[in-house]
Amino acid sequence: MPRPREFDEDRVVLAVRDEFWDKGYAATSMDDLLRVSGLGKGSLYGAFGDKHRLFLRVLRDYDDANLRGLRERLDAAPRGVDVVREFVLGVAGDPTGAAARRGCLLANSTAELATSTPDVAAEARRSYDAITAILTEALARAQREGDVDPGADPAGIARAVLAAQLGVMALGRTGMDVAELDAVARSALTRLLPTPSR
Amino acid sequence: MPRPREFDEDRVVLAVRDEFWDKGYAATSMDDLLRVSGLGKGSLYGAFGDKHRLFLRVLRDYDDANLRGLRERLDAAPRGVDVVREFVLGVAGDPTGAAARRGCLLANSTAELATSTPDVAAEARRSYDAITAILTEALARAQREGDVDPGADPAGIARAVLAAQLGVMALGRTGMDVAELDAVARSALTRLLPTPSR
DNA sequence: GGTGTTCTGGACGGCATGGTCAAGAACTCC
DNA sequence: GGAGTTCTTGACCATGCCGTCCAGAACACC
Repeated sequence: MPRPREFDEDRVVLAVRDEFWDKGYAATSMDDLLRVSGLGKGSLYGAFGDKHRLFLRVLRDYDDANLRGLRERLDAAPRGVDVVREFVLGVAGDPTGAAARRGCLLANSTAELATSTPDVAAEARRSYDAITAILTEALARAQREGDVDPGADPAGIARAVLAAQLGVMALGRTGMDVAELDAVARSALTRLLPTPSR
Repeated sequence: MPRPREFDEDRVVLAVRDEFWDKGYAATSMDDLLRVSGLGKGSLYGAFGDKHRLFLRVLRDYDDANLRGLRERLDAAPRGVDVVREFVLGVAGDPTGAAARRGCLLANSTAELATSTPDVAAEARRSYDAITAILTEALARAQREGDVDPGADPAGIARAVLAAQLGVMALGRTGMDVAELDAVARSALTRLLPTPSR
């Protein structure tokens, strides 16, 4: 009996996400969000609550999608080590450098907001823990597949790989040349994932 | 002949820096800055220009101080490799975790502003290039001192070390337990700086 | 077609924002 | 002590901000 919604919730979340991603949380105004979403104030507030709650919703959806993607890539990958390598190399994957300059919404948000907004820090921990778990699984598989030194600790490598990826991402955000960024990623990977001598 | 200033410029820059550091650029209001600096509007604007110019001044001073510190540590260090290790381990150096949660002003600012503010991205490139140069020098020295594989490329390791440090810092900002953060840093270092087999 | 429910769009309010400006104060040099 | 210069204080402005609210619209069910 109620009047049905005229907008698709997921579409709105994506549009709003891009705005937050490009401008940062504090620099994004509600007017910006209304513009990119195409909604009126009543609709946006009614469906998502205030700016802070909307942002958290956007962030959670973003993280969940990323985690799902990583998991799917691992399940589909012929070799576990490929997923790990792609996880780091992907940062410099866009030859135009636009993706590298944009960085990761979660990483950007954590850097901007972690001090003042515990919710965001907690979300980041949750997400990074989950990524570490998947990477650990990938590395354990890589050991069985003979691509990683079987004597190493997969969880230890996983954390180092995650740190390396975050670091490459931070460098990418400075606008560093993509070729150079790719070199940084490869340099880190070469040392973090030494091929077992066979 | 002119009336002398009643404030110390460097003290103001430091006070303002802490405010930007804790709240981020956009979330810091001019009123905040007036409060922590103790200045009136006319004085602050007269001495530093608007918010954006003041911020850039703060960021440059911060970077310069960091670079000077790194350089001095290298000049004073008994072994080149110690500087490199400390560069990464220092992120988890404060046992309370407060420093790790706070992160680095430059890294935080780059994540928040790089897209919208080319000045900040350029400053970050300048700073990271300079850090890479010092780390490269430290690693070359470490090779001569027998602490790093002489066959490796110092510049390549330096970039990977910088990425690892930035990554550990990003994780520290999430509020990750300090002991765990320290473990990540050590895990990365162990693999990036293998002791030469002698 | 009437009724109850939710959705929509925008008007509105109150406040915080960044930045300007002017009037007077503090100092040095002559 | 007068003149010239810069510094200080805070009033002031225009705008932008977030969030509330309400009158009307759109639907499902009876």
